[in-house]
Amino acid sequence: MKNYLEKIFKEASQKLTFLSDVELMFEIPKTISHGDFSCNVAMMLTKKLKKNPRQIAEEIISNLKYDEDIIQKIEIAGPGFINFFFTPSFMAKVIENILTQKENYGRTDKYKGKKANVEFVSANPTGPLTVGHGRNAVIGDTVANMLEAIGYEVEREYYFNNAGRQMRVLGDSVKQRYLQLLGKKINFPEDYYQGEYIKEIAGEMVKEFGDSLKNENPEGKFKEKAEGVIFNDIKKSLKLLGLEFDTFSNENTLFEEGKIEALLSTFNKKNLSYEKDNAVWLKFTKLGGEQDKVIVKSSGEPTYRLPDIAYHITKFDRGYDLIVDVFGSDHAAAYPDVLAGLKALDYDTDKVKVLIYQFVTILEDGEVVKMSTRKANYVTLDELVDEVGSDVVRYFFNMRNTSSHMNFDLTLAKKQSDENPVFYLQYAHARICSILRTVVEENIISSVENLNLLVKEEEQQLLKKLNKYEEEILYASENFEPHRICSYLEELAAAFHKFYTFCRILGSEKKLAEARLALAEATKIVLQNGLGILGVTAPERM
RNA sequence: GCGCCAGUAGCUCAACCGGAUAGAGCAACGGCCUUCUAAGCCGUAGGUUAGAGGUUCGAGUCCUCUCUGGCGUACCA
Repeated sequence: MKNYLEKIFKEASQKLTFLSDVELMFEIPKTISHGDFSCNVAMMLTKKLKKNPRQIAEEIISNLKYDEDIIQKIEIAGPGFINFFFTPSFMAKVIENILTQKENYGRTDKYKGKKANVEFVSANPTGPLTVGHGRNAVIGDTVANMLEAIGYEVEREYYFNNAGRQMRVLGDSVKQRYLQLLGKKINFPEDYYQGEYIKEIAGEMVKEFGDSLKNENPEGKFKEKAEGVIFNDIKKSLKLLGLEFDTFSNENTLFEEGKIEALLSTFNKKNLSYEKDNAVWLKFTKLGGEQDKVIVKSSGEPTYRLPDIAYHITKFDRGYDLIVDVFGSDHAAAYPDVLAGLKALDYDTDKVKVLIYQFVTILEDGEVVKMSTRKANYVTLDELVDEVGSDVVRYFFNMRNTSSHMNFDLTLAKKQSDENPVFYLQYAHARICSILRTVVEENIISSVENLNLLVKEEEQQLLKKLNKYEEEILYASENFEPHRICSYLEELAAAFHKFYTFCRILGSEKKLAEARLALAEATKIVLQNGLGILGVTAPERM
């Protein structure tokens, strides 16, 4: 539809040359009476042409040549908007389109042949995933789905740090509990991992090894065992949400493969680093940063920046066209360093999209729950999925703009989950399935022969929403905004529920019933496709 | 102190590079089930878009300042 408008404007611009000087924009107005598409070009041109916008609009319209089977009317409104109204029969063409393309409707090959890597969750294996990690997990997977929908070949990746201090503390936490189980008196430090799972792991080790590990280095078997056990649990939790990764990367491997060492010498060779106070510093000031920062501590251990840069280099080496990192806002200060480091080495950082989402405030019984893995103060993701189901969790985390803080009221989520909008969408789908079951008995078969009969307000509104889907998916995906899909689907479901209430299929005249059934089937497909991208199921019955 | 993100209806949040009368859901109130699922539909009420300036044909959206909240600001990740 938009294409058609662009086409007729292009034709008109041969005569009205000023049209080629501005960017044409067509938007779908909020208010129904403003038509199917609206164009503000006349207002954009007021200054340039020094004319009244309505006058300009008049001139433009009189030079537009269009097919009356496609456009019903064009009018000037308000300060100078040009509003376009399509014919009902043209609007209805979308049904044929959807029924032909089915699960491919809304997908595009715009980015076909391009490869993307989406890195998300990336929680270090120091404890179970919490509700806080849920937002990251859901956003990452949905973004990956969206990129696939617009043609990318997507790799889902999970990266974790298993080389630093954090993991050492984890290993020693297990060791201390192990010694405790063997009857030794210990003084468990406050800043060690307090969770019960540490004791369980220690228990397993007692069973497996007896007391033979009394003198084992905490960074040896203890760390190894803890990492393995915890990671298994993390994978299980992810699976409950329907998440599967293609690749797991970790920090240790980077060391083992000499990537860290190599990077360090590259920085040195390029004169981008220097030694001071026994530590190695990277010249961030030279790279546009505020101050130089340490990349190797005086202890000889790198700070997170070095492996992070090395890790991103491996991603560049793998040849992606797009590299997405999903981070919580606590990392917002860290990624510019990583990008600056990469840029200094001539990597094209425009390929990197860092998606920062704001924190989730968890409320329980009206109180804010501060999550801390260390202090064992958390609500696990498993617990939540168990209580409300994967669909609700995924929808909930998807429905808000990533740049907004969000509140998650656990008490409310558990108790009033029936009021979650996800059920509104699923119900629309289930209703259509129910119609399709009933209609078989009545011998009504959908048909696209008489779609011009769909002229009622509710039918036209539903058609409009269906027409919007492709654009909506493309826009949401290119801008990494999953919540737009939720908003769209809620509008679509609302349009359907109205149609359902006012336009009956059973009992209508045969041709009309067939056309309406086709409309319902098309709606079902779009709901299914949209929910699919969100990772939410489309149930046949509720 | 400085930096990033935010502040929109009682609550949770939308609003497409600045567009027309700022929209949904929940909560509240009033209607609609002999007919394809009432997890639905229709209606009522609810707003100085935190506050003050500025930019322009036009500002919730852009700029400046103030207030409030979240996250950073390490030789933690």
